[in-house]
Amino acid sequence: MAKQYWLMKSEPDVFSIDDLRREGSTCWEGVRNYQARNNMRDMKVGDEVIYYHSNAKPPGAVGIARVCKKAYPDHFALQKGHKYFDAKSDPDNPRWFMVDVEFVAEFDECVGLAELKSDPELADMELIRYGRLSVQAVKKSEFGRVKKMAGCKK
DNA sequence: GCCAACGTTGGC
DNA sequence: GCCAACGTTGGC
Repeated sequence: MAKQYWLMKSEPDVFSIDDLRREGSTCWEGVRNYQARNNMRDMKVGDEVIYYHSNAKPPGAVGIARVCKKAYPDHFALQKGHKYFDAKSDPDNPRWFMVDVEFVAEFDECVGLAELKSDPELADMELIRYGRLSVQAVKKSEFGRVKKMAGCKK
């Protein structure tokens, strides 16, 4: 199956693209939205991801990551007292999943949400039409467009 | 801090 | 199954 493209949001105060660069890779824990979870379960190793900073100044696309481990249960949901604990997640039938992503590139300049919104080629992008989902599918053409806007050669 | 646009929960 | 109340996301 062909490579797929995604967009994942993170608040830079929590885990920024710089954190990802420094650590190399990370597990994407804490997703507690079914649609976002379903998207993560559809990811394959090698899929590419637009790294997006939400609640940032300005919000926007800041780099590229790559899926390096396919979906597996988010064990934080089972740890009582943990911030991502969910009493309704059954250890025998985990409700929440996460993937691992690795650093690929950081854009020289953030492509801000305002810029993304004003680009006619991205008018259909899920981010523009419905902004709140933290893990979204992105079309190949949209992925390429965002990279081009960022001046990213990778 | 505000608030729009959702999603979730739970009573009925 | 409906819907009110509540919680969350995230731009501004």
